[in-house]
Amino acid sequence: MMATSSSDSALAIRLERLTGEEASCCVPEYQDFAKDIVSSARFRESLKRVRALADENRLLAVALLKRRKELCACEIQAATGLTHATVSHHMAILGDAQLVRSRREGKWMYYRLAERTELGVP
Amino acid sequence: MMATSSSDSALAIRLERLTGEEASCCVPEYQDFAKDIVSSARFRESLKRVRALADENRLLAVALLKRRKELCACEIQAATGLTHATVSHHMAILGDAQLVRSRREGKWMYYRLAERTELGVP
DNA sequence: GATATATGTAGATAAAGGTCGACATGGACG
DNA sequence: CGTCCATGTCGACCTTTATCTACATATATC
Repeated sequence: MMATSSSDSALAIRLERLTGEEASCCVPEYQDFAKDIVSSARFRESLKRVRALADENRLLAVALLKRRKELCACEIQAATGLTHATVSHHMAILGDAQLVRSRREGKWMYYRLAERTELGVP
Repeated sequence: MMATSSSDSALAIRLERLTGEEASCCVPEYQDFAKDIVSSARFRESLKRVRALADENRLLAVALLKRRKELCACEIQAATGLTHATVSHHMAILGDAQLVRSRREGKWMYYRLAERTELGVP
């Protein structure tokens, strides 16, 4: 895309102020810096965890699990008012993000919070 | 919607186990419990903050601000490769979620992290 | 084994949100 | 005061995703 048309000069000024040197072509430096962060494992994991919680019903499910240590899928369905298909979908996303662990007991599926549920900016 | 067709009996069993009493109509209890949480200020604020970070470019911007204490809009534009319109849109979302504070200096707009950037499950 | 129940999966649909181009705003500087 | 530059705003487009229905799988029970 390279949408750098109108801010090249401002960037040059900013970079000169930071480094004290003349900035001829500064955009790649910022892009490389950003690429290192975005491609890091820490960043990808944080993004996955944050996105898993960035839904009202999923955040509700986790909030419920914080109060009751374990909940069955049908309880989450009752609390959210969603269909079982949607609940299953949401819990899979939470599980994939390592925020929730699941346990099967006969016909029922029980969910509980993972040991680590902290979120953070990478 | 009320998608409770296939799990009413399972819910009744679960609720009986929890309370020891017979559960006749158990869904409303879970719904009321959930409604209290969802409508709380803590929940709404947490959801807003988490959703603000649930985008690759916004999380990148915050990650950059964590390393450099202050960044100008054009620097974030260079780092993300987005247009200035999109950057402005993203920074407004982060600001609305109280994750980023902005400061104007002449033509330039500077952003820095807010004092509180912790995320949590409400 | 057949049936009933609880959950997972797949496809379709619709709403939400990220992105951009175009225009507006606001400050700096001649 | 007019021009330039950095940023904000608006409307449209398009990808993503939340949700549902329908079907499949798994487990318990008769």
